[in-house]
Amino acid sequence: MAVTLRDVARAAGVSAATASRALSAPDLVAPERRELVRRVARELGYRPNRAARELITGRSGHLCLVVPDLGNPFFSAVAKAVQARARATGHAVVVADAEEDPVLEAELVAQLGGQADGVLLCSPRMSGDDLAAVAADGRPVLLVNREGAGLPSVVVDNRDGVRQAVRHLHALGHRRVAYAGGPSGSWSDARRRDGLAALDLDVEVVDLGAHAPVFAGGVGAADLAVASGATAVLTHNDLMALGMLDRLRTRGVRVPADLSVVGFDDAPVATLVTPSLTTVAMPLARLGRTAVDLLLAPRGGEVPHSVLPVELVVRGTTAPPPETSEPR
Amino acid sequence: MAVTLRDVARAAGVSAATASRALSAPDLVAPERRELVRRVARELGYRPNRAARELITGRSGHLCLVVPDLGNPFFSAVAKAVQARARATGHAVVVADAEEDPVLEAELVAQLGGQADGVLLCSPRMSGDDLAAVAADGRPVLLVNREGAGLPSVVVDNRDGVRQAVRHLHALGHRRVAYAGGPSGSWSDARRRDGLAALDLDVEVVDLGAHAPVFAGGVGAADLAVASGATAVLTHNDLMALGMLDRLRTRGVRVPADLSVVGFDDAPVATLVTPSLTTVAMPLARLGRTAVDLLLAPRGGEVPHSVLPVELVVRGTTAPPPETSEPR
DNA sequence: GCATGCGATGAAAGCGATTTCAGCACGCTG
DNA sequence: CAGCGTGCTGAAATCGCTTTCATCGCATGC
Repeated sequence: MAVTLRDVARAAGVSAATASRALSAPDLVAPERRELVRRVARELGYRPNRAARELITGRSGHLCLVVPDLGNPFFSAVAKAVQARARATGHAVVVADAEEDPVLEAELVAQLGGQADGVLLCSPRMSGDDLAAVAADGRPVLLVNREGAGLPSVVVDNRDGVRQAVRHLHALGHRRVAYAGGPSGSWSDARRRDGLAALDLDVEVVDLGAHAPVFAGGVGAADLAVASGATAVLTHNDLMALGMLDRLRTRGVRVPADLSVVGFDDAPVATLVTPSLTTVAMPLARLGRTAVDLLLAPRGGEVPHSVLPVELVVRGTTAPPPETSEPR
Repeated sequence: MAVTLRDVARAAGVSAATASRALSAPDLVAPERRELVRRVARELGYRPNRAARELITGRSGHLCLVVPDLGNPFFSAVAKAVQARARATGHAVVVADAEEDPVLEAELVAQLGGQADGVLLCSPRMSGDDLAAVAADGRPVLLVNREGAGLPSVVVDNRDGVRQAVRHLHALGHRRVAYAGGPSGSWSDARRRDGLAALDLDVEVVDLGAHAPVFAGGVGAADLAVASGATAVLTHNDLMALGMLDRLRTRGVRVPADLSVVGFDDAPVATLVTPSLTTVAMPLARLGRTAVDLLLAPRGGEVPHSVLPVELVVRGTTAPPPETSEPR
């Protein structure tokens, strides 16, 4: 039913070998014949059978992308970019949703990754040991938004994000800033705490502890923030910031007049709320693109690694602290 | 390097044929031998080579999902569900983002769909003719969130969504309701207009025309809504509703006191804004699951088709109209 | 006792591409 | 003119698996 290479070869009056070469190794065929074959192939609507090609070359033309939750805009944005870049390089993308489950994650990598030309592991929940096991398979793996197990990776500059946010707040006059952190196991949360610890500004940092990286987590952290006496709060992500804004409004705390709030991620929703959210923007599309490029790049012995810059986007939730600021 | 069926067969002391049967057609092999082979396969960590299997069976174990924009929460939610259901049936999902481009969409289907066991086309932008062309290829295709070209499809009950929304508003006392529509080519927008036309309630409907289905579109429609004299507005989707809320706030129109607003989709953001959005919820996960089931179901001659129920979620943006309502 | 049938097995033929290998024709060099 | 490299080409092997097809016991029925 489908047009095969033999059909093309026959129609062009050449052998299958020549037809194959004409299409995928043009220099090996006499120009005249080559064009003939290509024309015939086009006319017949020939499409090479990926399975047959994979069987012999070992390359499937597929990349496997594993994310913890496709419903999360963070990951769908990365997935979109990965998909676009992969297509540009002639690859299709098999997407797998690990449902935030480290066990399922490992299984998916083993199952789907085995037949792919490479695996992109997005913010893996897996332990370092499991990551190492994946790597031991020899198949190219690249971690997105996490470092570990000596594997190639692409991350964003979390430390610098924190620094930019706090510098902004410091410039506004804030001297006491609270941090509402994400889940304690989170790799990026750890990097942000590193950033807070390494500040060389005249700013006191209050740790509000670990919270679920969702709306409700921000609600809970809001009361802690108010009690902390800080004039500004940094949250682990935008969802938490939104929850915090909601709770603060309920409690009659005005944002940004009484308290400034800075989120992380620049989720689409950041511009949809009022006041719009000041937040640290992640280059998600670039993250996806770079991931594909690094995964596909010929390995020159060393382990590829890339740190992407982040950018503070100042919007409506940050302002100078109230005049009657608490004495320190 | 990888463990092949031959390796398993040799280790188990049987022929490759028997090993193959033991794993994929168990009844054809003597119980004792069958278990032996399966144990050996497990111990060796055997994973069948998908390409080899596809080459002979013609089934790749892949489904292809084409969406207009993965970054849109609507589609990423469907994608998530599709992926989960597909995995349950032993399929991997190749996701393609058509970037809202009908031409690219058709190309992706031709390219990726050709080697897949089936294609899920989500809210296709393609013309009916192009859809028919896709279908003519003989490959199983299923439309999600659109009907057309005599192809199998899964849709949500847009008409009923509109009916539920308007009935809710009518019950609150509204008698003049505006509709801010989406892009004029949109299939679902057409169905909603059908719903509006078929109402049997004592409610006057004002058409605010077509708008881009994004935040900005809602902003533009807001002024029209105010001018229309309607006491409630229905928007094509939640993003538009959000834009409308923003603009209304700017203009000093209170929601829901002065004007009620109802969105469509129940996007995650609907609960993150204040007041939270009354909206018509789509069963997105179910849409994805049903799509996979219908695509994979054995065709019994007739064309599978399924209409899923929607549900109005009443939140904070709807209330009775102001007492000093405009006279009709 | 012999034909029959049945269940279980293995040998072998592909599936559709790529890729080695050998062969052929040709032109050049010494 | 012998010898050799060069440029193209086709025959054939191969990738890992499934699936006929034939075979072989062995029990059953007449």
